[in-house]
Amino acid sequence: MEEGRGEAQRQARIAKWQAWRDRGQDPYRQTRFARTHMAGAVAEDHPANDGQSASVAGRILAIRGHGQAAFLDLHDPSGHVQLHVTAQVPEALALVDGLDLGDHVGAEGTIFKTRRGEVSLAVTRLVPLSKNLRGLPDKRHGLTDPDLRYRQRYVDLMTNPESVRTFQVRSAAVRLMRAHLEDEGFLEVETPVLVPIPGGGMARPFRTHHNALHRDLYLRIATELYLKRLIIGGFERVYEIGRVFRNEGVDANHGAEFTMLELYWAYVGYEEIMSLVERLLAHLCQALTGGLILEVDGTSLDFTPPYPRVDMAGRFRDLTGMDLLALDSKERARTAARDLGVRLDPALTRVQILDKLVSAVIEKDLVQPTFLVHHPVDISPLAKRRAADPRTTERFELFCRGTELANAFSELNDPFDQRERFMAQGRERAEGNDELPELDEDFLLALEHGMPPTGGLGIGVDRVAMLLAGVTSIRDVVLFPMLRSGASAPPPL
RNA sequence: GGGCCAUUAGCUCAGCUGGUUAGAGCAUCCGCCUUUUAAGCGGAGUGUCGAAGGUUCGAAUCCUUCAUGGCCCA
Repeated sequence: MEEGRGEAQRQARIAKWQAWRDRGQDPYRQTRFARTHMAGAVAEDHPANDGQSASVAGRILAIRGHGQAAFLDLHDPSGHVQLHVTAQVPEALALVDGLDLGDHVGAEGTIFKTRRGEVSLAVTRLVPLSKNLRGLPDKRHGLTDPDLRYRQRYVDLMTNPESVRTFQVRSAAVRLMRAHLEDEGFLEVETPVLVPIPGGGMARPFRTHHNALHRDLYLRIATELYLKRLIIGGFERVYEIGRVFRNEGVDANHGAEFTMLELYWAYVGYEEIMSLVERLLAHLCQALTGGLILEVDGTSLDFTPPYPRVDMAGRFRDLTGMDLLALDSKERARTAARDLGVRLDPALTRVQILDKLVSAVIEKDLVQPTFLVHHPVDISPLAKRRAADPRTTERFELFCRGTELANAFSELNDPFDQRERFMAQGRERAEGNDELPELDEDFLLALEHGMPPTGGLGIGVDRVAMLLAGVTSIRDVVLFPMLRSGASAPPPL
């Protein structure tokens, strides 16, 4: 017999299960339990239901033995109800002997109120429905070790109501996004996850291989180029909520896979998309919190539209006295970075340096929801140029708490300019930026069939969920976040 | 990638500058208790002190490397 790892406790519980089984009460042979009430409903309907019978099913999270009686707390998704088992039902009381925290039971009984005022069920029949051989975390503190919470999320969920609530909020947010976009006439579509060229963004992709086709494929880093093909095909308003994959480091704001909402809307530009983002976020806040102010980590974030617009080059000039658009060589960009005290990896290309500068100088201080607009064309290969200054684009990113929530632009539909931009990316790749995709001839072929003027948008669903749930790590809104090495609790035997 | 911190019982944690037998609460095990609810009372410690090396008469404690996680920086 193994020692440690709670093995003594496990063996004791196995023995209790065997005792149940020997008496013909094997929980694992039960296939169903007919319940008439959710646990939370029993007390809600009191006193109208006093004296009536009820059947409930759920997990036992507390046992208070009392000699020839016992009180059990039975939890289900609606809440909990107290069970009172007495010697008047000896079969049930006998079962309580073998009952442990974390077991599932079904119970039938009569609704009554105890001396201390808790609406409870006087049990007339008790049926074990499963055994917890591993025990539960501390009943006061729950599971707090972050590592264990992620690796054994089921334990986190069964003992930490806050965690349950977070995932309910996330689910509701996604549902509300769908409903809102539906209301605005958008069609939900699905595009390929396995793609020959991972375009639509700047990120290193995951690579995989299709055996039958003898061909390398990538996991998508964005849905952009396929959704635009649908606009070309005649769908005027499309969106996709889907997982995208980026082969880079993980921290509190980044996961290797995350959920992105992308949408494309024909015959509108980035201004209309900006309004749509304001409508969508305000709707989510209102529906989920009843207001437009979100409290995250002690900061009040005001999502009342309109959100301020900040011109990227203008703000850069205000903060540094430098002209962002004049940094037209790697040397100039590098010099600017040195003057601003921004440390750089020497291998970075000019485009990557510009990105770092903007991030360090402007983005980190955008706490309240703010649209950063008019990005330089060099860092916006898929966005349309502004008539007022062709070095900049009709683009915006929404920032909040210093991180990007959304990215949108008037989509480039000029196949000649698009080809030029892809060629520029090719030169950039040659300089060592391995976050750029290869030239996508197939997409250019589609563009040459004519794409109407179109506004496009990408929103990080995980980050929106973080704000709405009031949490500060992306791992808190991902049920099973990626962790380093796999093993959780190696089972003995 | 760099820095700092953490890792001790199933869970939450204490264990000061190295000292002999590693502790507490909850959980678990044994006994008592028929309206309790952080139920209570009496008894039992269930452990590879994250891993591997090293220093030392002696290491949970000091050193090195590694693993996992957290926070900050890049």
